Amino acid sequence: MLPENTRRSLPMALLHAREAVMGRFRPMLAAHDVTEQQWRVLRVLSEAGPVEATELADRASVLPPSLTRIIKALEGRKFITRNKAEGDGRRVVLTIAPAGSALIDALSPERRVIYDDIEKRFGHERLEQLLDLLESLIDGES
Amino acid sequence: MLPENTRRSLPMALLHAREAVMGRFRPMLAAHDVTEQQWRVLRVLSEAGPVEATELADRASVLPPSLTRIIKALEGRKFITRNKAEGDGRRVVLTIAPAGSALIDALSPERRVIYDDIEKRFGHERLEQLLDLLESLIDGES
DNA sequence: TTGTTGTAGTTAACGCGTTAATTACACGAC
DNA sequence: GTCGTGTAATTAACGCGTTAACTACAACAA
Repeated sequence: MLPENTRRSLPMALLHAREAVMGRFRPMLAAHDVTEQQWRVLRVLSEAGPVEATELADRASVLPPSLTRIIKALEGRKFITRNKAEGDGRRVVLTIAPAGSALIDALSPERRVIYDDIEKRFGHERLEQLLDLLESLIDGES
Repeated sequence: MLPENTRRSLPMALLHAREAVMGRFRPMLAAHDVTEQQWRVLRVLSEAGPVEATELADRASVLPPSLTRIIKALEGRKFITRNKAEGDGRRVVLTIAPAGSALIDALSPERRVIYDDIEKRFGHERLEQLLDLLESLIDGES
């Protein structure tokens, strides 16, 4: 059965939901001149340590061409460092730099406030339920 | 509380879920050289009749600058027509053209198959539940 | 060593998202 | 009428998503 209106269309609903949530985080990121994708890359590097580009792209949910651009931008601002892997001249290893760690630390409190507010307004139980459904949808379709 | 891993991060989960779902529709749209956003615009025009640009952008969930580009592309392919509103030289009225309607009709069966498959795999009950949660999240945050 | 195949990363081209600035027009105050 | 304000749409600038093509290197076979 086709969705009879856009509110009940799954792609639309997912789009709007994401817009609504990101609308809360965007001002914070913009204030520090970091894009959403750059922020995801920094977080992965912060949490997972030095990582090769392919794994980084995968974990940050960024496509390889985008990652190339993001690396260039973050390296230019000294947020990360980029080195060739020993033993394999094709691979590239990315590492977070002090300035990058500092940015993560600076934004974490604000992130927590926003996330807590969303959880409070939406309800802890329902948030867990939503995350479960999304996880299941992702696993089922991918 | 901050999400401890990206799978339980709401923005990430919404992103992945949307990617997973759109991955099913994308080949269909690509085969007809229509982008996802162009398709949304066409659907709105098909369902709602002649509409002014602002309302169209709103209903198709497209920002005004994007709509300008989309209109240009769709008009170039004779999928829609673009006219100034009578009585107000600023407003623009968009109307679907025969070629546009034909595309909608041509793709609808395939859309239905894909949507049904998703619903079958994910479960009707859970899909409704997911849509309810998303709708609530959207209303709560926007 | 040379050639083939495969993989990691980059580049290119095009479209959309986002924000800000700008143009064109409407409307009311004066 | 003209000026100022507000609104609709467009344009501009930059970054990312997407696909395809390309480069550089590795691995292996002959």
